[in-house]
Amino acid sequence: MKLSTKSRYGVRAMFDMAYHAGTLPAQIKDISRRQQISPRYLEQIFQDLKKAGLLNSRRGPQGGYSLARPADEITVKDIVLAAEGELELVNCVKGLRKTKDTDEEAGAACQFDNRCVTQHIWRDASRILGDYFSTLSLKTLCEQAKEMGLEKELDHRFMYFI
Amino acid sequence: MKLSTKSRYGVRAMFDMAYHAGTLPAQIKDISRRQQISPRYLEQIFQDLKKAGLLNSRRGPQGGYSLARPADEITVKDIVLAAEGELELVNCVKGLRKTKDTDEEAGAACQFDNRCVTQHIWRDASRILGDYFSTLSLKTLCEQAKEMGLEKELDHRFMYFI
DNA sequence: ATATTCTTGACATAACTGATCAGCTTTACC
DNA sequence: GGTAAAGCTGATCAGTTATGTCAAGAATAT
Repeated sequence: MKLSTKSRYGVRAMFDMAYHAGTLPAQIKDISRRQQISPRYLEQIFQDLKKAGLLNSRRGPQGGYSLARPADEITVKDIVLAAEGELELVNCVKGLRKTKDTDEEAGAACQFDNRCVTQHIWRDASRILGDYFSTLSLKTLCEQAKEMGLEKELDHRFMYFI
Repeated sequence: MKLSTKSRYGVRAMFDMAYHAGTLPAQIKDISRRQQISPRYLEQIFQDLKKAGLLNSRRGPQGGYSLARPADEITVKDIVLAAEGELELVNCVKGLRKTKDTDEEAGAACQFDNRCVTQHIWRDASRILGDYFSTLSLKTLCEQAKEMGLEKELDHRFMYFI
């Protein structure tokens, strides 16, 4: 029962963006350096987050990514959901994964459907976890980081004007 | 973020034992048939559960497994913990896994240790999940199953006496 | 004795994870 | 309008984990 690094990196990266937010879009290069995440891998993750509507992007010089919503309207749940695809701890609830050949949706999950006590457990546990994650917004994290005394890095793109 | 089948099967099997508990030890054969779990695989899982002190076993004819404690003193948390090895959603907390060659324990987990907001999130989430699981005992599950009207299977070893 | 049942450890396969690479498109700016 | 700086897309790949199978052994009730 592990959270994939996609979720962990995703949350770290989004937090980093919120924490260091400036007037210009944030670039993969900088985020990956600060958070020690492989830039190539981060690109993939950001594509998922963009598809989920959490990020906007701008190409070209001075381009980069920016949060699609204010920091207090993006929760950890949103990010994990986008990165993980879903929050269910178990997929005996929602149908088996489709087979490569037939492309059939493969309806009835497990044969104990609705006659299984454990099904309820996993569903409730997933919901509890989701509820907790939804109470944590990027803004919350930023406030916590400030309390912890995490220093912000200056945007090197402003250095020229000093 | 998925629970491994080991946990799911483990909980199902332990519930099955509690629900169908008789005077004789329960056998892999019967449990695997009722719960539709590969008997070979279930053996492995039961070894883990036995090592964790949740099961007793007896070899030979009329042998099998029995719960090591009363059903209301075994929680889902115990089982998941035994099957999964741990409950942490993430291992940036407790040190990286050891390398095959050096066998070193590899201390300092991630370089952001204690300077990372997200670390707190995962640790708290793991704890929340564990707390929920610890409220669910096998006895609880049996009561729920009874309410749901799940029929119990008769022990075929008693059939001769009818 | 013998059949039954657990015990142990090796082995196999498929999927997933985490990551890398190459080549493309879009865009700001001179 | 050319060029360099970004993001975009899809292929690929090695290592790990998940999910089992198999074979041989040890204990025990009868």
